[in-house]
Amino acid sequence: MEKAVQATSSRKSHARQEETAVRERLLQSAIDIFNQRGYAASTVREIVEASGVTKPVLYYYFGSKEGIYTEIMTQVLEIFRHTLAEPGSPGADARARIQHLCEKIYTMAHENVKVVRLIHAIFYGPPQGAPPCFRPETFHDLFHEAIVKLVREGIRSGEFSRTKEDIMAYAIEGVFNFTIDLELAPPGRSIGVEGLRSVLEVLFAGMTGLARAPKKEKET
Amino acid sequence: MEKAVQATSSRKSHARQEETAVRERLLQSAIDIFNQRGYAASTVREIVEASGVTKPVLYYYFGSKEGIYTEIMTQVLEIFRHTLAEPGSPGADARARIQHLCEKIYTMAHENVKVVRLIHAIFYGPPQGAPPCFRPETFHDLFHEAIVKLVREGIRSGEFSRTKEDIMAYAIEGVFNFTIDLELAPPGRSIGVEGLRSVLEVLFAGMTGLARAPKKEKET
DNA sequence: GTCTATAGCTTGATAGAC
DNA sequence: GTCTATCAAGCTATAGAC
Repeated sequence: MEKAVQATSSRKSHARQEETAVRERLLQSAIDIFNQRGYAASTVREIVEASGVTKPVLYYYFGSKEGIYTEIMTQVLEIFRHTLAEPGSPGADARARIQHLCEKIYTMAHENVKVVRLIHAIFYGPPQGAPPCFRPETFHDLFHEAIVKLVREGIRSGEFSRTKEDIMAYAIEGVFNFTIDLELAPPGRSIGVEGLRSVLEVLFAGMTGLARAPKKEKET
Repeated sequence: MEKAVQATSSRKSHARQEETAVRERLLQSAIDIFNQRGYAASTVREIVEASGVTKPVLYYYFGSKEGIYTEIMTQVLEIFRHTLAEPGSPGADARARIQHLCEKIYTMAHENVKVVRLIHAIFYGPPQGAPPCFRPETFHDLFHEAIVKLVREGIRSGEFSRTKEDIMAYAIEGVFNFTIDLELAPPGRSIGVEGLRSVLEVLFAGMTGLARAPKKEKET
């Protein structure tokens, strides 16, 4: 692209825009490579080549391989926090609110599979020499908190049975986590949002105090 | 230890025994290191130092870094297959048999956390440049098959509702997988066999056609 | 800001003595 | 079989020109 053309066109000049464009391209390439090879096996060389720039550019923007990795994780943790914090239709019953939260997070994960795989690998897998600075457990524990809170509300309102709230939370988290896991697994295994919804329904039918059969009007 | 003492003592001589001892030590160290660092970040140097031998010894026995890795995976897949193949109390109801199978595999996983972490990392995570030769999906798919088969039996016998069998299988797998996941996660999160049992009970209460509460008395 | 070129290591793997 | 010594290849990171 031309460099010195219309020096006063936009607010902060052309240069500033290209600068962040390069930064963004580097981040995206890094996500791709880390996703394909894992942190340890990824090389700076691969990342910069995929971005169409050279090594010093990466070091200029992020300081190190660790630096660009940490930047990715920090950004996505921010998004995750924000999504969790959104209010989830305070009128509805606990059941619906749990469904809604799970589907919301699922969608977010589905749209960012690459980063999710990275987080998953760091949380459950060996540290690979990746910088643990940003505490990957945050994702898991924040979600756990949110679910427990909703389950507790469901118990208080009499919607769920008085069985240990932990157990019910674990069941929900389990079903949810597995849906995400299938997204990360070798292709052809994903069950999608519909699958997640169905499985949660089956689970709820056992959690409600009445233990009623699935709502479908299908009498024997 | 003494080397030439009682040259004709055991069947195959002292040398043969030490040979396999070294091999075994190398395998164990490799599991440890792979577990700590992941495949890509683990170095041959670390492995041999942990075994108290030198590099050529490893190359003598396993040919390469890939070689020792493949050996580990092959061995554990054999154990897994064998465990799955064991007959699971054919008299009991599907519910009890599922419980039993899950607890059996859980125990096996619990006793081999290090290898489980490796498999998990390869299956859900980035390939890290690890040899995909042994097809890690095997573990996942074999377990899936086993569960679906049991669920199907439960439906046939009228024990489970006629809801899509896939959905119920997914729920079980989800709960089970999550229990394993928690075993791999940073410490202090495991829920143990008792946790697994409780969560499965909650799940079943929603799967049984009658939607009855967990029964304590065992029928034979 | 972005390049070329290279320093300085570490890695997986091997040769050859014993 | 196991050692010491060493290899070529690959890596991260930087210096210095522009």
